[in-house]
Amino acid sequence: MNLRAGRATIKEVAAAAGVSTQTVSRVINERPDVSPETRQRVQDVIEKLGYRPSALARSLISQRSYTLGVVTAGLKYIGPSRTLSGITNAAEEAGYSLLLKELPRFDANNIVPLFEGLISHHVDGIIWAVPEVGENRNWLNELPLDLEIPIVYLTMEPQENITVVSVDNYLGGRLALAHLLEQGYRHIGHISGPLDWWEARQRMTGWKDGLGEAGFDYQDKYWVEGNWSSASGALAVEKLIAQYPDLDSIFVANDQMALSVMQVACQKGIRVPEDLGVVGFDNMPESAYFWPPLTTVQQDQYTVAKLAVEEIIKIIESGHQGLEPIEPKSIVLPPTLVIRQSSLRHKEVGQ
Amino acid sequence: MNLRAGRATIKEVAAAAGVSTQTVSRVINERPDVSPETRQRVQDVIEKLGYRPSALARSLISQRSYTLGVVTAGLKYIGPSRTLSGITNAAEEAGYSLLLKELPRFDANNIVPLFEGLISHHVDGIIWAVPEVGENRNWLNELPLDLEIPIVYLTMEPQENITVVSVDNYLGGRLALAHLLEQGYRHIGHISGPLDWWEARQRMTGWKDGLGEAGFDYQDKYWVEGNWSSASGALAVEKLIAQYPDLDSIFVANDQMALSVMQVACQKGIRVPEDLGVVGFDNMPESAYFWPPLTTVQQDQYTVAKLAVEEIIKIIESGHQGLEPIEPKSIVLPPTLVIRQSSLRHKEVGQ
DNA sequence: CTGAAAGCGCTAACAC
DNA sequence: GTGTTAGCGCTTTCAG
Repeated sequence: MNLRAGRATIKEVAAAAGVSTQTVSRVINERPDVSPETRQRVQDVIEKLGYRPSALARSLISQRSYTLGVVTAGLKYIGPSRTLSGITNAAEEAGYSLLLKELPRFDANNIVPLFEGLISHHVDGIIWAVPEVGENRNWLNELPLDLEIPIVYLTMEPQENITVVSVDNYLGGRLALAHLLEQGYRHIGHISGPLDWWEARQRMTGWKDGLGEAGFDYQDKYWVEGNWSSASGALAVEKLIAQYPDLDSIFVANDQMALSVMQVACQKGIRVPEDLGVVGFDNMPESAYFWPPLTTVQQDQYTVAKLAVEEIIKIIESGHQGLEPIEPKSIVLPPTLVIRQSSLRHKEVGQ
Repeated sequence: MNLRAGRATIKEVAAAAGVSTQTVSRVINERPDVSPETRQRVQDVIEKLGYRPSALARSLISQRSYTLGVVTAGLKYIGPSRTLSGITNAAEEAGYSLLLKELPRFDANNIVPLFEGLISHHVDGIIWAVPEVGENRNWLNELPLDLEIPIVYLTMEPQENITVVSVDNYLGGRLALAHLLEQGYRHIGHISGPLDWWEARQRMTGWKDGLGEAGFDYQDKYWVEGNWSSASGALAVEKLIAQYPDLDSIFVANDQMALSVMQVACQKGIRVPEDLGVVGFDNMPESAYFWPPLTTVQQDQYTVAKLAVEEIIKIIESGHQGLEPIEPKSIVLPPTLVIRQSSLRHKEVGQ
C-alpha cells in the first residue's frame, strides 16, 4: 500500500521525471499529446512517489469540485438515514464526493451559515434532504434567483421553479384507506404524525379524502395526532379508543407508532386484526416481525435519493457545458402497499 | 438573504474598498492590526458584495482544511446512522466539515482508492466508523506508519499504536447473562450475530464466560448464529428450541432478532418472560414498545462518536502546533442494562 | 509533442 | 497600519 498524506507535488514528480509540470498534468489527465515513452516514465515516477493530484488545487483552478453538499436532519431516524445511504451510493457511482451537514432540528430556519459553509467549499450543487416541517421552507422565497449552484429538494410539496423529488404521501394514505375498506372495516380512525410535517398532512388528507369518497363524513374524533415516536403511538391509541368507541381499524402514519398501537391492543385484549385492523407507513425492516406482522405503506427512499443525485448532476453538467438551462421539474414517486396480517380480516396473508 | 455562489473574490473586495487584498485578509481573519475605520469600510464592502472567503483557497495555502473524512458502512442500519449523527454534531460544534464515504459492504477490503480520495481533498483526519468484520482490518498492517494524518477507529478490538473508540461488548454479554441468572433462569441460550463480526464474538464470549463462572459448562447446542436481521432471529429461535428443549431464556445479540424471537414465542404459546426470558442488545427506540417491552443492553453510539471526534481533533491540533505527538490510546465505554418486562420473572417492572 | 508564463483565491513574510 | 512579493498545487493559454 503506497499512501502518503499528499506529500508529493506535481513539481516533484516533474523534477524526478525530468519533464515540466505541464507534461505531468497531461499524463494524469490522460491527454493524448504525450509520447508513450514520456508517459511511461512519468507514470513510473508517480507510482514510485505515491503521488496523488490534489483535488483542492484542481477545484480551485477549474472552478469545479465534483463535490455535492448534502443537508440532512434527524439522521438517527430510519427515513433520513436510508435517504442518505441512497445519496452516498449514487454519488460514489457518479464520481462525486459528499460534504455532509446535519441540521440540529427539523424546523431549523437559520440556514444562511450552512449555505455559506457549503458554498465556500465550492460544492457544485446541494441536495436539501430535510423534510418540510413548519416554516422550515420559508427561506426559499428569499433565496436569490441568481444563485449559481443548483439545489434539489427532497420530501416537500412540489413548487414551480425548483426541483423536488418526493414520494406521494397522499396516495399512500389513500392506498391504506382503500385497503381497510376492502377488508370490510367501516370505522377507520387515524393516528397522524405531527401536522406541522408536510408528510403527515399528506397522509392524513389521503385518509380523509378516501373516507369522504366512500360516503363517510369526517369527524374530528376519528383522529389523534402523534409525534412519530412509539411512545406517542401508545398514548394516541388510548385516546382514540376513548373518543371513538366504534373504532374497528386504524391507519397509523408510521410503523413505529403502529408498533405501540398493537402493543396496547394486546394489553387490552383487543385482537388484531379481528377486532382492530392496523395499517402503518414506511415498511421498516422490523415491520414484518411485529406481532402480528404489519401491513404498511412502503416508500422507497433509496430510489428517491438516487433520482435526486442523478437529477442534480444532470443540471450541473449541462450548466457547465453551457447548454440550455434545464427547467426545474418535480418527480413524485408512488408508494406501494405491503399487505400482512395486521389488516387481514377476511383473507389469508398476502405479503 | 445575501448569498452568491462564491462570486466575489478578495481582490474585488479590496478594489471596492480601496485597500490591498492583504488588508481584507486581515479583516476577515480578525487580526488586530487594522485601523477601526479601515476595518469598518472593508466590512461594509464585504456585506454589500456578499463576499465569503473560499475555504478551498484557504485550505490550499494553510495546509489545513478543517475537514474530517468519515468512512461508514451500512447506513440504513440503526447503529451506523446513530454513530454518524453523533459525528456530525460533534464536528459541527468543533467547526469542522465532513467528507462522507460509505462502503458498499461491511467487509469491503479495497480501501486504497477511498483513502486516496480523502487525502486528495486534504482532510485533516479520518474517522473510520466501519465495524470490524472478517478481514476488513487486514490493511491496517500495511498502512504506512508515516501517514501524515491521524485516523481514529470505531468499533473494533483495541490495538497498540492506533486510537480506537469502542463499546465494551464483552461486558454487555456479561451484564445480560448475570441479569438472567439473577432472575432465576438456569438454561440460558444465545442467538449471536454473525461471528465474523467482532462485536458478535465479544457479546457471545461475555455470555459464555458468564455461564462458565456460574458453574455451567458450555455446549454448542446452547447457541445458534443469526445475521442480525429479524428474519434470521425467527429461524434461529426455532432451531435453538429444537436443539435445546430445556431452554428457559435467551440472550439475543441485537434487538431486531429479539423482536422476532418474541414473535415466534407468541405464536407457539410460549409466554415471555414466564416460560422464556429474553434480553436483547442495542436498545433501539422501539424496544420499549415491543410486546412485552424488551430488556436490553444499551450502547451509546452517540457518545462514542463524540469522543472519537474530540480525540481526533486533539491529535490534529497538537500535531499542527508542533507539540509532542499524542500517544495512541483506546477508549472503551461500558454499556448499561435496561431492564424491562421481557426478562422479569421474579420482580416487578423496573425502568 | 513539450515547456514557459500566468493565474485560480487566498495568506505568510517582509517591507515601509 | 498597510502594501508588496511570493507561492500553496494545479491547469490553461500560448510558444516553440
